[in-house]
Amino acid sequence: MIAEKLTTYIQAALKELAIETDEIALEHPTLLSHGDYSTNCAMVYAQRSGENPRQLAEKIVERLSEKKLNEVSKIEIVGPGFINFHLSRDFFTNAIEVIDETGEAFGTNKILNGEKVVIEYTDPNPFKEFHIGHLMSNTIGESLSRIVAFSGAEVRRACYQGDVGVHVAKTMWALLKEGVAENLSELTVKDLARAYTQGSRAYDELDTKKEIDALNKVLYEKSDKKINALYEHGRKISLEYFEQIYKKLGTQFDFYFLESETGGFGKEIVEEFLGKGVFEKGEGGAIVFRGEQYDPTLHTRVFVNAQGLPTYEAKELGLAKKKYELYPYTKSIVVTGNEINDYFRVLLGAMKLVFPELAEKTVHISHGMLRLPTGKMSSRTGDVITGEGLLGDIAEKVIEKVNTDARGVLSENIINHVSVAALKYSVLRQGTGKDIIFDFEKSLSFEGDSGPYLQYSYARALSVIAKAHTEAIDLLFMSAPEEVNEVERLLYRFPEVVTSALKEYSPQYIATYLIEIARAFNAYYAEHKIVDATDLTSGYKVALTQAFATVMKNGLSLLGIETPEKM
RNA sequence: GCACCCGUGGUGAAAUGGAUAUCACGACGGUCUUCGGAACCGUUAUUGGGGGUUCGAAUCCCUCCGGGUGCACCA
Repeated sequence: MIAEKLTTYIQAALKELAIETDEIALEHPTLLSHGDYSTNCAMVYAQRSGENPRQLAEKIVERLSEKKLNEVSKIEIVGPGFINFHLSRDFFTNAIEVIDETGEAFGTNKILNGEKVVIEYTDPNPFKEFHIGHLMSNTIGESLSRIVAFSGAEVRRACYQGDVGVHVAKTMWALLKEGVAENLSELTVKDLARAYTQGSRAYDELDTKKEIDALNKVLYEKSDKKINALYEHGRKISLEYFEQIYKKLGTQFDFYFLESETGGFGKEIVEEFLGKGVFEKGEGGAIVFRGEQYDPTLHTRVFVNAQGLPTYEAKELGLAKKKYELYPYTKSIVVTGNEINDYFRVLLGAMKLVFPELAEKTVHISHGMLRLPTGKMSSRTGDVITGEGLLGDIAEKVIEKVNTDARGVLSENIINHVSVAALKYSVLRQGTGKDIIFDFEKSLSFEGDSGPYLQYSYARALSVIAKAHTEAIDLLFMSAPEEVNEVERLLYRFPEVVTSALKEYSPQYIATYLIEIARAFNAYYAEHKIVDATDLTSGYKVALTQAFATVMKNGLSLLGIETPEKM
């Protein structure tokens, strides 16, 4: 790789100047006009020797110039003592050729070869809405799954669905009150959501709260046949409904974990470690973990409540073990909203004592919340935007856009791909942990910094390539023009971008990068005629377009965004 | 109160301790007899306050101000 080559090149020059080198920082300057790579080594080493940094830089450049690299066309000293490298025509031509030859494997790496990674995300609850928070989790988890797989790991996607607990009892309570148990076939997921809101309100009243808690116990014990039938049916339609959404979003899970199947297991583990320096009895007979004894920023949390039911923490502990039994992972990633950050830290604290080898392998990635300009969503009050509703609204906007452009009818499939792209991009373009203030009009633009813009750029490139075909212009690497353009200067960096996205679990790096290359390509397109039989460099320009399309497709795929050929 | 996170143009974001802080939206003005106008070009305005570390700070440390989340039996 060019970066390593440049590093040894610089190290050799420093060695000649008798400078001890440990590490050399090589980076891309912020502005492309400053060159392709830059090093601050003159400034760093000048400081140690008390030399003037610019003078030292000059000495270094003198040495560098003595043994030129083919890949470097120009070296210059700028500002306080940066040494900037401009790469050569040969380097870029070669890079484009490599991209075209590597195709869909371009950008892959072997960093995680041999690793087995399980990623848990989305985690909606049956009997409740699939809301936009779940869309966020799904978007981020799916993208991380793909980035990890692209880096050579074996990946399993897992979804954990909370099919027991008070939330279920709330919904069931309202359903039973309405008497729907008589005609199950008419029950819809909308009824469930409405019932949940109703049940939540009722839970605020003391006497109805008692009823719901009692029902929860009945549900847990499965002691009433009629109630069981309603429960089974409600769970079934919920899960089927979720499955439709996963399909729309492009996720296919390998493992499903149901809370009803892991909760008891978690409780057993907690009881096993009770009184062994991990868990202890707290107020009212609950089993607690006193996190603050191990880390002052942790706090005490209940793992098994006074009624003997496992809480979230115990279930998650059981889940970690269950996952491992099913699939002996080397890394387990759990994607959740950041409101449970503190619980998770306590959970990991307990896990370190119970399953130290699993705790070490567990990574928690949390996303921010989608907030409405009007405030926080809550399915308790019924003030929610559902995933389905949002996707539907976006699709309407896409259709409207197509109609006003008089571009004819797009297939439902493409409309879905574009809608999902708009949504996913708006989630992935920013730091994973940050909240998104979700203003429908602003957040879902199809122009500029948007998913559809990326898809559009890709489709445009493909249509250029198709035209080159009909005019019998083949890819030709020999014919590159002297001048190097911005598209070339960005495309070869894709593998580096993937690597940093992986290391920091930040799909955002890829999103930002794709916008950059799309912008560069569109500007290039506006300025140059690519397919032109009278132009000798046309074959190269087509090759460049092909390379752009390849990187865009690979990059979008890592974001979980489809690349329609026409839109 | 304690813990964790955050504060960047009018708005939403970006920036492994580096150069003139980068984009998009908005607003205003331009480009098209062309391979896809969901495009391109130009103008516009910004690091919450105060200290410190550093050759160099949006980034690290301290402090103040402002916001979010969580703080025992919900997830």
